[in-house]
Amino acid sequence: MTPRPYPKGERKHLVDAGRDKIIAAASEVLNLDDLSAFSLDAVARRAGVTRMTVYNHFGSKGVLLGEVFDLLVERDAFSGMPALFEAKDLGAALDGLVGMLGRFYDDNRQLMLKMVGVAGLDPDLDKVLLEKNQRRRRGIEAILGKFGAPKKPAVERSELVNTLDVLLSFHTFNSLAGPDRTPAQVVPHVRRMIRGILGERSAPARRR
Amino acid sequence: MTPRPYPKGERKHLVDAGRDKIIAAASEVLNLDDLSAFSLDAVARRAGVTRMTVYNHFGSKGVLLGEVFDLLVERDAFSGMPALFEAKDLGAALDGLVGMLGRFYDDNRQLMLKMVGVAGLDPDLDKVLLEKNQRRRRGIEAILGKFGAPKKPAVERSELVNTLDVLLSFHTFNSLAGPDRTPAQVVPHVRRMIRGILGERSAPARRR
DNA sequence: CGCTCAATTATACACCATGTATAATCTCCT
DNA sequence: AGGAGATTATACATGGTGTATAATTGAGCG
Repeated sequence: MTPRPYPKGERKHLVDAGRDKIIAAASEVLNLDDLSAFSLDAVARRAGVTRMTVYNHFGSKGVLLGEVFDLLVERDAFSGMPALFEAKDLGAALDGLVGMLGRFYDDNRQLMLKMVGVAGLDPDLDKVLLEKNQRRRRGIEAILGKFGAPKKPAVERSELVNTLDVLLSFHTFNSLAGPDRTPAQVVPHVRRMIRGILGERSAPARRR
Repeated sequence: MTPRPYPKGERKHLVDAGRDKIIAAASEVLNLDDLSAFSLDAVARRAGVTRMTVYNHFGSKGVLLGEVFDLLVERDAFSGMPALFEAKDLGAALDGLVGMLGRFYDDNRQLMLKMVGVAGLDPDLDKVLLEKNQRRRRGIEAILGKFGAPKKPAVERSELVNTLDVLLSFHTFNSLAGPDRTPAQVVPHVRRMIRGILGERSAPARRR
């Protein structure tokens, strides 16, 4: 290794702050309604930084988007995960998960649409997204492990996980919502779908 | 109207043939594994035509993709629709629909991914896709109308349609399949999910 | 056959985005 | 103050979309 004058000094914090500012700016630009507004130039301008700085931190558009998604998923989408383990039963825990994700998809609908879009054209980002989507799967498995499988063991465990994973994906919320509703508004619908899958017939109690 | 020397002569057929050739070429390029291989230049070259000709027929990339999707949906995805009405009951008809769509998604997986991608960034194409996806919804409604709603009327009709629509979407097949399976291979899985929603407990008979 | 006119082509151009390269400048840290 | 890393300014190559325009081809008609 070459000698480093500022191995882990205070400077690193400033640099990291710049990094975060860029990621935040990227999130904001991605969440704009204007579909064609996303470019590294727009991101750099909003971050108060040169386009070159963006390239210095991340090496490409795909990597930047990957990091944005990474941060968002970990910090926003699944931040309420620990609380779900306090739920009284499996149904309640899954209801909580649906609500969490519904809110996240709602806050980031435009961003998610563009993320999926770019991933469809950029192999690098595509791999990152696939990886990050494992996060959701692991969450489902953890909940199922904690509260036990449903009474009806007709469906195999792994298939149940697959099913829940699809029902909890962004695409489910997005297409259920369509152009006129918001993802958050279809949360009750998704909850009913999941109850249907689990074999519980009707919702037990009122739940906001 | 200005006078037209070749109002509806034989020539029009040749022109339309050229149009079709371009659409076919676009489908082929879209179905290549190489994610970044799609450009109007590549389409034109594969069609044995100049890029200008593409712009003469369609006015933009978005419009071309819209027409590609239109043709594919009408000619390939739903061509087997009439046969479904000969099914012996609702479950069988929906099984048939699942099979039809599974095969279509399988044949056009790369294309669908890129289509969704571009639509996420191009507002024009996005509108076209939304419109074309109504085709699936109408198919579901027609089948439900012909065979009657399931015995269990616990869920409302429109919500049932929404649910089936999501389960039959490309995204469902694509994410259930993941990187290792094909959309066609998850057809049985989707059929079980739908039976679960309809309230029928287990598959009635063997079905290929 | 030869003319006409639509369609296609050839060519050039403007614009914008990604990504690379390089030298100059800034600024924190020692 | 000085050194080194981070940022900037600037230029450039590449590749895609979309527009404009003149030249060329070829089917259909008299």
